[in-house]
Amino acid sequence: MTSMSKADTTRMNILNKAFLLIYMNGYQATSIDEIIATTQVTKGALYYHFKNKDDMGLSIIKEVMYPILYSSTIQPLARAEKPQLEIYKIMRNLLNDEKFFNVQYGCPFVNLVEEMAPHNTSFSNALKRLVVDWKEAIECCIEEGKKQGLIRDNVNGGQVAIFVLSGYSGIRNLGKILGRPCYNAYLKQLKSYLQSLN
Amino acid sequence: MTSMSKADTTRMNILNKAFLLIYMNGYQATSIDEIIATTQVTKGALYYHFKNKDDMGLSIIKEVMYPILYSSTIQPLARAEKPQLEIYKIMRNLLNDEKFFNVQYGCPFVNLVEEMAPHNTSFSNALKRLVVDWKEAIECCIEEGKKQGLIRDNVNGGQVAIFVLSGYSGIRNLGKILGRPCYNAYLKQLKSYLQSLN
DNA sequence: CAAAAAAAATACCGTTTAGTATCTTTTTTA
DNA sequence: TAAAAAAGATACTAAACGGTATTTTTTTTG
Repeated sequence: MTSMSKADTTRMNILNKAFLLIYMNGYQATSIDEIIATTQVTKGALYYHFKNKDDMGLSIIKEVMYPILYSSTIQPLARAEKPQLEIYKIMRNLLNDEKFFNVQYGCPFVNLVEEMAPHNTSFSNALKRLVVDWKEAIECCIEEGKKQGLIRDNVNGGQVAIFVLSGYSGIRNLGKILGRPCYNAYLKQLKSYLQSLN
Repeated sequence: MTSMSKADTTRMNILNKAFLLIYMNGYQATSIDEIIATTQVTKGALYYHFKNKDDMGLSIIKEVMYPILYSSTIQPLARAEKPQLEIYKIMRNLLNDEKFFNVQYGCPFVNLVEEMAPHNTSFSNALKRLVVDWKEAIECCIEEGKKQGLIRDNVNGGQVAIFVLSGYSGIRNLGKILGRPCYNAYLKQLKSYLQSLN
């Protein structure tokens, strides 16, 4: 049990609460005033811990988002025995997760890519790390499946990774309009797509 | 050749230019002041034509976005002979379109869903019409293919439509981070997925 | 052409925004 | 425990925001 200083607690409090606000309202639409109101942290304290809003946003990506993504997707992929099944299960678990995600607000990573990547290189670079790591984890998983004879040799792991990621990211978008039912339709077709790889 | 009144020209000018600005910067990040600066239309004129910013935004969805979507996706789907090929071609054309879309900024529909659907019911409803119409066009196309024996009987058209749409919407998101190359990876897997339906 | 209506121009308002300067309190360190 | 450094509180700024009230110009209509 590592003890956290009061300062670290304040910092983490800001990061976690701001993460939620940004998830629900978007980065640019979440004001500093809103963040200090919900965290009960004063503006002086916030600007002591972060030099500006973007610095805080980047810290959220690195210290809040990345760990969530890592433990829920990259880690399970690394020790997958049946690649297709594992990929399917991860997506299913992700879509059914009610702790960090919900249907209305979609996925925090996807949201941030959508909003910030086109015009903010710092955000874009930070987010790219997440995407690339996730992509490579899927790719490795597929290649491993090929070695084990579970997946056809002529399957391109990189392509599959992109296709799977695009499906996930897209169903999060579609879910905002069509609601939860479309998650199930997506998952069924994902399963049959993955099965078609063997 | 229908002649447009000066007022209609002003209105259309606002709608088209604002569409582009919103596409590139997001709806909330595009200010009224920015719109009147690029359109060379005064604030008085803008607020004569639209009662507020949201009214203008909804008009853009209905009068600019819907026609683009309709002519580039729904119309071609209605007269498709080979469903799978037509769906593939539409996606390929859409992703290669340089008139209304580009890789950096993604897809204007997807962007707007992402940003506005979660917390604005007017926008959500207007966008839902586009999504549902597109989804049903794909679904009909698949069902027609089943009748013609080009697609397996046990394929669920509605599920396929959702899966295809999620892929499109998602690759637009991924493209913002990974650039154009991922479009090609996506298209290849889309093709093999569609082929697996027969 | 003249009156009426539509369209557009101008100046402004109240609020919110990210960020800062300054001061006070708390914690750490010698 | 006293000095130094870290952390937090308070009050403020200048710019940008969506929107409005009012006036002027243009177009339509009798």
